[in-house]
Amino acid sequence: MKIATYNVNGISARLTVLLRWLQETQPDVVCLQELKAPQEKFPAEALLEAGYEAIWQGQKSWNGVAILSKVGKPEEIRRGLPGNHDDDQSRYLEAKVNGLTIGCLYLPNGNPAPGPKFEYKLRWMEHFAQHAASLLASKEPIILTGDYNVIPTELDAYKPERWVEDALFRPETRAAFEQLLAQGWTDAIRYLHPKETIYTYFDYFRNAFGRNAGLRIDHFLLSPNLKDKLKAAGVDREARSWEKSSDHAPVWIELEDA
DNA sequence: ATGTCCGCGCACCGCGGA
Repeated sequence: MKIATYNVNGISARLTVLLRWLQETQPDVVCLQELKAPQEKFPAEALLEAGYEAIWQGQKSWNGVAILSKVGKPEEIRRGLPGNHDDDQSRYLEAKVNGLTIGCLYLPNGNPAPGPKFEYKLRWMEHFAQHAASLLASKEPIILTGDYNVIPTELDAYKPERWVEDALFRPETRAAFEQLLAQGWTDAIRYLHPKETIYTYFDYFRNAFGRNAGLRIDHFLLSPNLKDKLKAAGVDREARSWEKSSDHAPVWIELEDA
């Protein structure tokens, strides 16, 4: 079973690229982030024609997450994090797909830092960590994937010294991510590729993709019972090179069938 | 500081967000 995550940076502007990528790579399950579309503008029909049933949590202009599947419609478990009721941003969607619990997240960017946006990011990470802990306690097979907006280590940025003040790499952010991993989650990409330079995001400026000036900020966190089922993991860099591409590349893992 | 792309609206450019 192949599961992918893709920050599309606007699903309306990205539809052609998204459909091409689905057609060429055929993932079973896909988590999307940054739909930048209200609930009623989600292209459910075009995706259905491509073979994918979907659930989504839209929002006008910003954010927005979706879970697509061609192995049975995702059974929604929740939208939004528990205990985060005053959060009106569409950033978390969770569903059961093919026996797996899939959490699709778009963690706040947090810039400029310090400031209220950074505080919001750290609060969101606290709520997320609490929820992640309760999911682990269930002993179910769980995947938490999406755009974490976290550069975990120096290996994950092309010039880490340029990012030390940035909300994606500040000590508080990294510490929060480390604490999350310490609960028992496995960072799938790093587990299979411990020393490799792997980037999932390249900004649109200064030919960042052409210079391989990227960041690794889209992650797969696996519950302990899935760790030994992980067969492969990678980044579809090709899709980042296409005309009208997102600033993120799709990231994927392959799990041994349960 | 720069750069680029997306969606929005006091809309055909300028702005916030990333």
